[in-house]
Amino acid sequence: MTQDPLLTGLAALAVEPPESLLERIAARWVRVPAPIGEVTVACTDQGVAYVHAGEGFAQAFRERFGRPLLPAARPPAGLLPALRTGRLSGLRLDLRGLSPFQRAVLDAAREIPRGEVRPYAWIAARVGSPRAVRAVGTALGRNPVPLLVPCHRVTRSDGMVGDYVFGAPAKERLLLEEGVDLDRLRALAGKRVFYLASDTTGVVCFPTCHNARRITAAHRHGFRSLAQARAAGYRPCRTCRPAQDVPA
DNA sequence: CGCATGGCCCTTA
DNA sequence: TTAAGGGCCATGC
Repeated sequence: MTQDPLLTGLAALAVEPPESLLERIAARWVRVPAPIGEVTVACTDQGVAYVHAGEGFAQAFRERFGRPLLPAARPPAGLLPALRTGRLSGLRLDLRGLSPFQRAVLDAAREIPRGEVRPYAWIAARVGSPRAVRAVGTALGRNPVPLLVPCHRVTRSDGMVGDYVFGAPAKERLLLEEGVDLDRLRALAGKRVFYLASDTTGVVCFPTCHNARRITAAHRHGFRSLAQARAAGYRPCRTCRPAQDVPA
């Protein structure tokens, strides 16, 4: 056994890193209420890194981030309203470690307003990889910060709600709470209607676009595809962007 | 019109 | 390095 102060110092360091270092690299966790029930949220010095529902938070966090965890005294400012509304308003996210593709997908999902939905294919086109539809699903499935990045607003092109990191039922509940009329969407899908157009404006929208909701019945026309709407003389809405100009 | 089936892109094991 | 498979989509009966 050596008495060398350097070695004992190092040994102590291995067991207990100095507080300042730990402070810097550790994530802090809190349990907070969310629309789907209680969730556990982990934050780094850069922002919110992880939102987890159900059991097994610590293990899942370790496997995914491999960073030490400490309890937080209180939730960061703005977290609770952000979880409730999906509006971050200044709350920062720590998305380091995500691939550029994943980040682009999450950024696109954040463009979907509360109360509206967009297809997976829309995200794919939005990020410039129109055929990467399945990859979009995978990326959203690995969204580390659900609710804050509203991946639940991404639904299937055939009108089904699709899957969700917290389970499809939770996705449905969230969308209903946000005011999405799922029954109506299902009814439209049953008629193979995935776009709504107005013959007063000449614009065609996704059914949940706030512009589409104001079309009166007399002027409303449903379309199965964008091509058909265009053939009928409608141009894609600039708000919901059912067609995005994909650079060739 | 409901179902099956390739296809496609990205990530992970 | 490669191969497999996923929160999908368009097509073809």
